[in-house]
Amino acid sequence: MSKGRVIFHVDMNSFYASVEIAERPELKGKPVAIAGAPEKRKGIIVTSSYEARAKGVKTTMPLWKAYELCPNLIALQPNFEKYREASSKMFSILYEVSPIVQPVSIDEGYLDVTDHNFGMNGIKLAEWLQDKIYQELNLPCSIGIAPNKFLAKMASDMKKPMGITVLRKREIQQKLWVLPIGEMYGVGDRTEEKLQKLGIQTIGDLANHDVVALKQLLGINGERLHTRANGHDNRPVDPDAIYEFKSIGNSRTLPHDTTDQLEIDSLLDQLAEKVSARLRYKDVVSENIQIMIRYHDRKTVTRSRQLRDFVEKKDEVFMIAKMLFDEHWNGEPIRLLGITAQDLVPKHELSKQLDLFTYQEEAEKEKLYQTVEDMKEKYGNDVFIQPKEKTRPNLSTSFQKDFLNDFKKDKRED
DNA sequence: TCTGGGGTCCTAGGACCC
DNA sequence: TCTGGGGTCCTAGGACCC
Repeated sequence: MSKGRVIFHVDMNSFYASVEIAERPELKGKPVAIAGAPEKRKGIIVTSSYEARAKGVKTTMPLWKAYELCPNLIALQPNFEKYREASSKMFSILYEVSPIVQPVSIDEGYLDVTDHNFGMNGIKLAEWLQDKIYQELNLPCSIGIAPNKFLAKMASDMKKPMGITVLRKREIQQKLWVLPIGEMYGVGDRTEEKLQKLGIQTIGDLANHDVVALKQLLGINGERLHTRANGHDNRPVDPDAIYEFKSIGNSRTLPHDTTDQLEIDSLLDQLAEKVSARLRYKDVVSENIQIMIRYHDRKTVTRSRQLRDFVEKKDEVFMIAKMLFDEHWNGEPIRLLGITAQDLVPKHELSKQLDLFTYQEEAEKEKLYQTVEDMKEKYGNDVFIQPKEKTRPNLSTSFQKDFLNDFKKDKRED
C-alpha cells in the first residue's frame, strides 16, 4: 500500500476586501465590501469583510440591500489588477513550500506537501506558511490539512479567518458527517433540495445512503458525492491544470435593457475584441464560438457554432457572433450579452494540421500530388495522426470580406 | 426597479454512420 | 411485411464553484 498523502488547501479569507484593508490599515475592523459600480444595477457584493458579514451582508447581494442591513458599510470598487498581483505573490509563497501547487482560483489552491515538508509535521508547516503569508502580504488565510483534496477543501472551510484545521480519515464521522448537506463542496441549492427529499440532511446521511438510489437521482454525480462523503478522493494535485483551459469568454450586463441595434453591435464588437485579445495572449485558436443572450426577464439562451476553420482575430470572432445573434435574437429587450471561444487549441499543436492544409492547397493548385500516398511519402505518417474528416472551406477570405462590408454599410445607413 | 462575470463538467436528444 | 445496437459529433441547457 502506498503512503498516505498530505494535502493542503489554502483559502484566502475575504480576499478582495483583505487586499484593500492591507493597503489601507484605517479600514481594519470596519465593515468593508467590494461591489460593482454603485450607480449601476450591476452593483452587487463581490466579497465583504467579516464585520460586514456579521451584519448579514452576503456575496451577490445587491448593494442597496447591503446598505439596508449595514448603513455604515464602506463599499469599494473592485481593482482586479491589484488582486491578481496579490494573488501571484501569494502563490509564489506556496511554491516556496512545494512545487506541486494547483491554483484553483485567484484566492485558493492545493499543495501536495507529502514529500515537501522540511521535516515538519503538517500543522507546524501550515503555521509557518500561514504566518509567512500574513507577515509578507498582510493577508489572512485558512488552511485545511487532509489526505486528499476534498477533505482538505472541507477542512479549510471549518475555521475562518486564519484557521488551520486537520481532517484525518478517522475524524470524518465526528467532524464531517455532522455538517448539513448543503455545506458539502459540490452540493448546491438544487442538489440539496433533491437530497432532502430522500431524507438526507447531513453529509453523514449521504455517506450512509444507498449508492444506487443516489446514482438514480443525480447520475454520475450521485456516485461521486457518495464517495467523497465517505472521505475518498484520489485526484492528484495537478500543477499543470492551469495550462489546460477549455474556454475563454467575456460577457457584460448593459446599463439598461436594450433593443437598439447600434448598442448591441457595439457591445458585440467590444466583446469580440476582448475575447480575441485573450486568445492571442494565451496563444490559442478556437474552433467553436458561442454567444449568450440574457433577456430582460433573465431568461438566458446560448447558441454556438462549430467552425470549419480556427479563429483568433477580432473580425472573425465578431462575424460569427453577429451571425449567431442575428439568427437567434427574438427581438425582446436584452440585459446581457456574452461571447465565448470554446474548443481551444494551442497554436503549437496546430502546425501539423496547418502543414497538411497548406499542402492540400498546393497539391490542388499545382496538381503535383494526387494521392494520399504521395502526401505520406513527403510528410510521413505523422500528418495523419489527427485526421480532420470534414473538408474545410475557407471562411476567412471573400465571405468574410463581404460580410464585414455589408455590416459596415448597415451601420452607415443607420 | 434583486441577482456580475469568470469558468468547469455533465446530460440529453438528434443526426449520422456502420 | 413497422424498425437493433453501438458509436461519435453537434447543440443547448443546467448545476456548480469562486
